[in-house]
Amino acid sequence: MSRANTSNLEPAPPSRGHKKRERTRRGLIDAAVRLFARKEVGEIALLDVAHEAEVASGTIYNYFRSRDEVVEAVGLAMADEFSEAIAQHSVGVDSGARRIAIGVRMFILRAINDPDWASAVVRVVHFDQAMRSKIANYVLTDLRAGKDEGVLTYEHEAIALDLLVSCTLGAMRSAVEGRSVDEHDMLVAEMILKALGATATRARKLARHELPGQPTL
Amino acid sequence: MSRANTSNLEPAPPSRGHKKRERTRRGLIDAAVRLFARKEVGEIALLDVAHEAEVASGTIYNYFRSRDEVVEAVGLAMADEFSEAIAQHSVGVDSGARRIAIGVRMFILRAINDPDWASAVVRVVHFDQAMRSKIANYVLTDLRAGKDEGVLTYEHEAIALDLLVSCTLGAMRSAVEGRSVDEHDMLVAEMILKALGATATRARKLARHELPGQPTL
Amino acid sequence: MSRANTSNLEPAPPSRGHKKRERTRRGLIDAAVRLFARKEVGEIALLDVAHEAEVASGTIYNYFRSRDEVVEAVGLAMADEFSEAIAQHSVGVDSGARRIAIGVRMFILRAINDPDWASAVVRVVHFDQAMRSKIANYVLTDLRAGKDEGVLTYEHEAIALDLLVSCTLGAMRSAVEGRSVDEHDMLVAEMILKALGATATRARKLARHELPGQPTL
Amino acid sequence: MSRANTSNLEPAPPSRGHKKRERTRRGLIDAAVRLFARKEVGEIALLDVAHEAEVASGTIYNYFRSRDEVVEAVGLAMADEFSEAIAQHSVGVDSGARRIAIGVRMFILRAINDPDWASAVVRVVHFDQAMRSKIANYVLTDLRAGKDEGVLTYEHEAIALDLLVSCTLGAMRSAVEGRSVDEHDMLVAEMILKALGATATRARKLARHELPGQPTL
DNA sequence: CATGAATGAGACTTCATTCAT
DNA sequence: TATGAATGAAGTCTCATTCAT
Repeated sequence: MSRANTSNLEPAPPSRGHKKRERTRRGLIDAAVRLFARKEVGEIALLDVAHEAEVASGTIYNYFRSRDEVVEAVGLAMADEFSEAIAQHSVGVDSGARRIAIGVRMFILRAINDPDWASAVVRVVHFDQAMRSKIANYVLTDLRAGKDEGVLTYEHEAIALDLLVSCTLGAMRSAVEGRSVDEHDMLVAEMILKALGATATRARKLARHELPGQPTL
Repeated sequence: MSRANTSNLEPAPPSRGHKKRERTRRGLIDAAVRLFARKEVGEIALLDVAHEAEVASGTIYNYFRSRDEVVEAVGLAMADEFSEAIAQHSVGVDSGARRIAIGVRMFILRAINDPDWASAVVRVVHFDQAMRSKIANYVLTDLRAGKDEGVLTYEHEAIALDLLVSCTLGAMRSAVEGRSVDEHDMLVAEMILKALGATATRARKLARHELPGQPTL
Repeated sequence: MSRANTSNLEPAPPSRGHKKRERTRRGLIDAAVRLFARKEVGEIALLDVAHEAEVASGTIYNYFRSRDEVVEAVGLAMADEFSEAIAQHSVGVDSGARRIAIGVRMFILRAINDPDWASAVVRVVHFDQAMRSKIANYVLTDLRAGKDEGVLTYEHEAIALDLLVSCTLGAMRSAVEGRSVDEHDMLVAEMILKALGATATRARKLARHELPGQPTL
Repeated sequence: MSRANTSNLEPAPPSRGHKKRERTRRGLIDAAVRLFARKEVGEIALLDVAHEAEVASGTIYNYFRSRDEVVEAVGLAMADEFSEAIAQHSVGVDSGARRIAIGVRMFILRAINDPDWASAVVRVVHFDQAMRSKIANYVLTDLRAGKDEGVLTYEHEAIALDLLVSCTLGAMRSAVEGRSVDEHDMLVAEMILKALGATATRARKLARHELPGQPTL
């Protein structure tokens, strides 16, 4: 909490050479993410990734053993970013239902502001089962909290989770396809909350509550 | 026979030779659909399609000009099947909200009973924007009817549509991944109806109403 | 016996298409053998094989699943040729010792006359353990016969076999490297027979006995 | 130090820094030899050599100009070791025939005790013509001595040499492949001596004569 | 029309070699 | 000198597409 950003991998000594190495690796993954915004996972050639990252084709193999490992790393990176983003939302908000509302809205807002990112997310989530369950894990806590608070009254946890994630992703896809509407984030959040058993009034109120500080993410 | 007939759809008169031609074409598409159940669209080799359809690889090019045309044809075929399936549900049901409940439930039930089909649907819908709007069209009518009946009270049509489709597909994906639960169809339908603005009581009732006759689809 | 050349693989119906297929396959293997004469097994690129066989690179994969399978097929083909060659020698010769003498001499003579072939043989035998034992099998019979006849008196069969094969191959390598001498075949055969326990006189006589008819092989 | 010293062998005065240099170079060659025990020459990657020698890949190029130079150096190193080994055998033995018997046996025994070494030898000898003639040189003296002594009576020197080397290597390969038998060394030596013209009795006696002191090599 | 052999572009991957640190 | 990241040529393999039969 005092010192932020301790990367969650590599407990190796952060010697000098490691910095460049990490930068290149990051560059590769970022390049891949940018490409995922435009093409299906399976259609991306590593040569394109290399080109996008401005390295030679062989360089990729200094960091990943195979194409699959690249894809996996991209999934992991996005999932990590996800967790951080979600964690950010929760800071200082103690209601599960509200955290859900905030999360849904912020993901949709970000999708509207950064359709490339959203496109990549939609594709990776479709492609990568591991990422789906990773997301589920993060959401689960809030869902349960919302129920404990008596705001949400869904019957089956797994289904509620599915619905929450599916709808948010669906809205993100809408954004990607340029079909976002005014107050899209609030409207979707409200509907989801109602689906999860919140009363109409409460759903509306939760969905329209002011968002916390920085529109980071 | 007299005039070289290169119609790109099938408005041709069903002369004698055309029967077999159509059968082979259909066989190819069905084979492709079966493969979509297991692999991502981009990962399917035409050679596999040919093998699955029990024809030689070259034969495909007597029916399609290119790989893309095959994929497109598969999308069209599935969309057509969809239309029919959805139309079937509506037969003899005059409430929009009920038609929605029935539609959601039957798609989920079918996904549970036929995960291969569901898998193909999920993939094609993800892949093919045209299919998404085609589905939307079919649902739209019911959605409006539901609103006119006063049962549904959603604010924004496009978003409601998105949610309805996203959630149903999400549930189908659950089925594909073996995560379906008891009464999955009813539970999801109920939540969707609530999201669309139905009262909790009504949503529950609609979702648990007996399904019409043959579980064809 | 009445009808010669029944290929030992593919009991498939010898339809028309199969002929061409078999011809291409043969062409590929022959091309590979020609290259083995010049380069080490591991240094041969399939592209070179394709070029030598005058087909496109991809064609190879219509016949072999991988590079290793190509190499294996070459080994098998050479081993088959070997067996036939050795069998030819034995025709009409009823003494094991004499058959050995004939075999050794003919292999050396062929090596002298066709150094490319010999070079390929030396390399493949070095590379391919399977081929070594295959050769051993063919020789074993003659060795035993020679012992039963009382001409050979070696103590340990496996070692005798080893020596026989090693020396013949060594002489073939000499031929490849242009170090063959006058009466090379007889001299080597004589020494081998002595090593195997034949008396000096008998070894000499056996080694210098006239060779049977056609210098085929 | 004053004059840039780029001698390509090692005639340089053993100044201080040169000790370590030579050690590293030696380490690289030894590493390569160890790898030759397991893989064909052409299949060894310099990266593996570097790893085996526990240096970075780039370091190799401080000692060798190219991959080929590494391979060549390995050949030279093994040949040198050979020379020494063979020389050791001859110490204090004044009969050529006996020196041959001893040499053959010790090489086979070492192959049995150190199959990795034998494997490397077999491969390098197969690969490197220079090594073959180097070996030949060492053996030649003994062969001639054996003839002068009246024990060996071969007709053609080069062929005798070939046979001697081929058979010994063949036996070493047997050892590598785990096919060595009891008294392998004696049996092979005996057969070789007979091939070279020794009488059966003498061959046996020579082959079974006690070996000199240290089984170094 | 059906077949399947042939094609060749393009993807993945390895590895000898260079070079900045 | 040692290091190891970066490079890019070259090799293996796949697959959409063509075409003679």
